[in-house]
Amino acid sequence: MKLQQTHMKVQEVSRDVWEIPVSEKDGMLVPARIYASPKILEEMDSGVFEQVTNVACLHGIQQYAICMPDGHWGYGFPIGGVAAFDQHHGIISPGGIGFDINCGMRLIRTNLTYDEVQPKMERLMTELFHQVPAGVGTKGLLRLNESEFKHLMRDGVDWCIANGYGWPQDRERIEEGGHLAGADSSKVSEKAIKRGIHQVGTLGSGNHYLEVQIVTDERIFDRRAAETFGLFGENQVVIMVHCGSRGFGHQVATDFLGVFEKAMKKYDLRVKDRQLACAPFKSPEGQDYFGAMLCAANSAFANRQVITHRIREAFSSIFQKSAESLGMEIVYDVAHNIAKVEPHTINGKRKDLVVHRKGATRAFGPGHPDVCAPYREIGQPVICGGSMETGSYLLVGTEKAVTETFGSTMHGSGRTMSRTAAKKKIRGADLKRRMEEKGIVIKAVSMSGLAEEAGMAYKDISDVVETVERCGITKKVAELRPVGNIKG
DNA sequence: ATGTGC
Repeated sequence: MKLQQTHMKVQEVSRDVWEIPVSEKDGMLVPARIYASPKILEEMDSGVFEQVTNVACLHGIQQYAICMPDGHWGYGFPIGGVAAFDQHHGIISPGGIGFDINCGMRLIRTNLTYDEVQPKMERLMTELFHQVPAGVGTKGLLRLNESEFKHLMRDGVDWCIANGYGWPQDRERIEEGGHLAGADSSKVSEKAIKRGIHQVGTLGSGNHYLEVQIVTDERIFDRRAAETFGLFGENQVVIMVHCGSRGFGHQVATDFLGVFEKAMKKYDLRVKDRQLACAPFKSPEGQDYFGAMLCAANSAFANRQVITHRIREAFSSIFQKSAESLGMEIVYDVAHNIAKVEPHTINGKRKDLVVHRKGATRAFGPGHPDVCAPYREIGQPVICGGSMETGSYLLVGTEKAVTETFGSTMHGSGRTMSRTAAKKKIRGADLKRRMEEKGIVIKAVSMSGLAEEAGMAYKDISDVVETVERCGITKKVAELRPVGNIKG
């Protein structure tokens, strides 16, 4: 089979789970594991195999270096990567988190059905396009001074709620309550503050988007879970947001890649690739980055919260009803570019690990104490964004994910075509027309930016979702079909 | 991903 020829070292350990065994010659400390159907594995860039092997060589790594089926080549670590390190003897690495710190997904429900929304779709999308600024370098509508921005990065969603950008009950349906403890604004550079201070409430560019979607009855796979998450089907309208910490998180990552390059000499840390720059987690440099990274993570939660507030205002103005009466509750909000200290069981022993998820989502199962009370019996919702042309999925975490993948799963569909290749092949205006023929209203800042995000530049999200379901690390709840998209 | 690129 061609598969074994291209990736000689890859062995199937169970259905759709592949392992690159420890090779001392390569300096691997643990095996690498790739979750993929044979088809997805075949089509994965070879860079992924090399990168996940490099990650398996990093100090203090536990059990396996993991790559999810939506994995592709990234900065140092693959996007779709999960790696957990011993907090006392292991490292933290910005490359394992990503430049867009706490890039994540949020899903908001409504009581509206598509019949009610469709006639007003054009006006609604125009209103959303004004309320939620998109594009590179765009400023938000919110004016903050430095002291307010520092409070925002320390308190995340709590700052937003205290300042009128959200409802008290929003907190519970956001990972970590939208407020990570330990954020230390004194570790954030002036440059990062300057870049981030006027970007709260903005979408950004690239694959970041705001999408109006519908939930149909036939695409609900787990009715009990869907109802617990507030989804009833019947062409119900929901809103999905994909964005992160904008220029602020990018600058924090850039600043500390520089700091870590020096720290690696100081601590005599050697890595396979310069992009794997890291520092011992408990070192002053590691802790400074962690404190600054948490500021960026809180700012991303706050960004999605302010965007939620604007979405509620837009719907309220178009439908002439309060957001409360439209039932615009948050379904959930997940981070998919972050590192967190979490307790996990390794060889029967409970210990705190620094879990890096880069293009991977936390997926705790039913009964887990860190799943919010209203969803605890069901498990944590996992929000996976597809490409604009296909659908997105709402999944739920499992006990098997907790024991096998440090409570993690996929995050989206994953690119198969580079941005430049996509731009050569697809014209943005053609794509817009094609999507509008399918009944999807598009508001885009840039046509070339739109072309980069064409469905054909991505893996089929259904293949990826089916893979994680067969592996047992998540279960399908519902598929969400796009009817309107805003992008930078 | 990103005040898009040394």
